[in-house]
Amino acid sequence: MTQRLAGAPSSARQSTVRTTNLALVLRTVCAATGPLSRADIAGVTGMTRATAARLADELVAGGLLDELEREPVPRRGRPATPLVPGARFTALGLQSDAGLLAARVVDLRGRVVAERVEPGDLRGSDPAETLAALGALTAGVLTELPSDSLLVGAGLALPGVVDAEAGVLLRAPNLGWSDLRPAALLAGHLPAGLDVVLGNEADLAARTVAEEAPGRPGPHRDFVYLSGQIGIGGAVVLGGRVTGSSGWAGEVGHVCVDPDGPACSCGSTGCLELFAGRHALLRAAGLPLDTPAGDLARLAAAGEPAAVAALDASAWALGVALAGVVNVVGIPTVVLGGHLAELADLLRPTLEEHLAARVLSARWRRPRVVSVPGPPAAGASGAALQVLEDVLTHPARRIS
Amino acid sequence: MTQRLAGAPSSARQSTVRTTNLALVLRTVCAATGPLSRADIAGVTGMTRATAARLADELVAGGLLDELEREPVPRRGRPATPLVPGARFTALGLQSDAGLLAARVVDLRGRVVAERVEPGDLRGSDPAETLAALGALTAGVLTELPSDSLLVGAGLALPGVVDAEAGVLLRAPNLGWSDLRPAALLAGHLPAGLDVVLGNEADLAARTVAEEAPGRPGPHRDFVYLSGQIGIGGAVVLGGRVTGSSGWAGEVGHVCVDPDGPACSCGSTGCLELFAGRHALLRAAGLPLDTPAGDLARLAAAGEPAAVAALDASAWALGVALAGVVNVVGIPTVVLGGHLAELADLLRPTLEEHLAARVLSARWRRPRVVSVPGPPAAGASGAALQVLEDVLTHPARRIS
DNA sequence: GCCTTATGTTTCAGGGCAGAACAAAAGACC
DNA sequence: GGTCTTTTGTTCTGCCCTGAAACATAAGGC
Repeated sequence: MTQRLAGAPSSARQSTVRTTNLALVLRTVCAATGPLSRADIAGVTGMTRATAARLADELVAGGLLDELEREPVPRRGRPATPLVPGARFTALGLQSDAGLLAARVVDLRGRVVAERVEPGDLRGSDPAETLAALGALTAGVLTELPSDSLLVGAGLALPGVVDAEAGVLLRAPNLGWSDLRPAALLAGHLPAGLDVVLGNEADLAARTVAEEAPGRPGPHRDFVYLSGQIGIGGAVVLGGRVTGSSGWAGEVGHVCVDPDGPACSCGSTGCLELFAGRHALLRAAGLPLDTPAGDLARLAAAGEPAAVAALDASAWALGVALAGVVNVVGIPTVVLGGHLAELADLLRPTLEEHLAARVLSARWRRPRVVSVPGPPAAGASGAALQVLEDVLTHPARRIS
Repeated sequence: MTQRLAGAPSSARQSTVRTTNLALVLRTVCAATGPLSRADIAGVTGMTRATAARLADELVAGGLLDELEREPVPRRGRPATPLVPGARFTALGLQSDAGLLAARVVDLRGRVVAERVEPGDLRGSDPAETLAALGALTAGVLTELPSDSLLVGAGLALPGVVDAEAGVLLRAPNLGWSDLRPAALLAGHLPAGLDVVLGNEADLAARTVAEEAPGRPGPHRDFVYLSGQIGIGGAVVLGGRVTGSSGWAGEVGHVCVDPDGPACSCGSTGCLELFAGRHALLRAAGLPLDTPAGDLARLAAAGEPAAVAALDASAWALGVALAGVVNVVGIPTVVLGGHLAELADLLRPTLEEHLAARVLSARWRRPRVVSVPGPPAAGASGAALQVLEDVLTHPARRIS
């Protein structure tokens, strides 16, 4: 007797076709930079106009797509009805970082509906207290939502190792938190029934680069992302998707750059973070630890020797660590985020030089270092995008 | 006017359902460790017996499944007809390594139908000459095939950076080859119309660990694979699939272990290969470069100081490099292949200790080092598996 | 005012699966 | 040995969803 396995892929039936095509229509509209007509959808997906129109009608009825007013176009033929992603569907993105708390609501069109970001030094803070403050922030944000908004879920970006499936934050070195369940601590402060999924801050920030709005690809599809906060997190994005064992991956900050180097709080030696983390950089430059990255950039650009030396040391360390990553995953594009984005122009020449020397395939695909402006608290946006992903993948579930 | 994009996902139709379910039935039979009846397939996939039987009939008619003789079972009810993957469908796996040439034909059941492996020192050899020899080897293997065999394609495993899409070997340091099109050099020696796809040797060897037969998952689904040849290649396997930019990835051998270390031929310094590559190991142990790995293992096990020191140094270097990889991809299982597999028992204690110290999430998911026996020239088997993958994914194309 | 053009809608046929009934092939039990 | 039970495999009918084509709609061009 053979048992049906839990995770086994199940067979396709007629309804699967409808489900798949509903998702395809929705994703097509979301991926477009402007409104699409029913006929456009048919053209892009290869469906007949009849099919595309019927599916679009269902999505409109369910609020997953919105019909805009017809705009007069100087063209023959019946004017098209523009379709855009439904504005009612929204998700809450939260971030609790060493330097800030953020709550942001994003809709299916990728617009920020409401947000609050509160800077503050949260290193060594009490998790219950901090998450209560985040809950209060959230409560404020939620009052700003239009009454017809449909909040589909919430995501929380955390700077550390996360077991996303179990909902446990295992270790966030720079917050000083470990082994706790943030959803439980937030629960009392959020609307009942609102699920909170966890994610690594760098993973989620990388998502905002790969996806500039829900379902809409960003400028880069394959890249190594580096999130410079107090620590350094990272993510590998392949084909627009963050890869790696979700929540456990991306600890680029603890890649060893110099095995004979100084001891790191993680237990290893010579970690990248000790050379290119924000505090390490500022300490090497002889600046106060709360100096903004922009100030360091200006000093280095002006030729201040300690600042220049600090940036050189960090570019060297980034070169060693990133060359290893690029050699292993084979993706020559590096995207810098966080404080490293602000230093990107100064780091790039030295960093690209180190990468060219250490990456085996550099002669054929030269490693490039780019920076993406990104919103403050990108992790919060990424968390919202992650939650909305479920709507894009399973629109049929949202239709009565 | 919106254009239909080339790579855009197309819409599902009725025939998609059939195509999908055909693939599901075939994959279900391939994934099973023993024969399945039509009723078993229905049970596993969730289809009705009627549907499962009809699809299975089509696959049997197309030769993708074989019906075995009914075996008497001591059980009530009508006896089942056992179904197994079709033996007619085969693929050719080739490997040209610094130490051997191999040609192997594998069928859909995962059995080796015919093979020839020829050791030899091919460092610095002439590509045309060597590939001609591989062609001759292949011709011999192909004569051993049953006359009803259907060879669906060929794959070639190469120890270096490969552009699989373009069919170009960019650089194979240990062969001394670069910038050539192996398929063109092989073409005259293979049956006309047989396509040859390229792949990185470590990627393909890793596939044999992830997939013990076409479509049948191996013992590990998520792991970092290390292929110890003269150089060291690697692959990251996630959910049973080799990830990374195909052919460009997996150069673990050139991850920097000591930036102040010796210069590597790749242009970098302190690469892992300089500590744990086969030649580096033997040189450090004071042994001839053609000493088998097993001899080194015996010497070290017997306590010979130079051998012990060489293994310690390589375990240290592997620890530094692999800790970086594990920190980035978040997969705590390391599988050793090639000469490293033979040394695995000696390397494991030290290596696991280094990993535990340097991997951030080690406290929650302790890194494990395992070895898998694997066939000689695993790359050839992996290449064949890769080619057969297409049959599993698109069985409908093989049915008239 | 009529033709052209493009969008959106209606109608009908066909492919493929689910469900149920049926046929087949064996063991269990008296 | 005959009948019941059990399991496998097959046949038949209805339903769902898409494709194709005809039709309706709403504009501009001449």
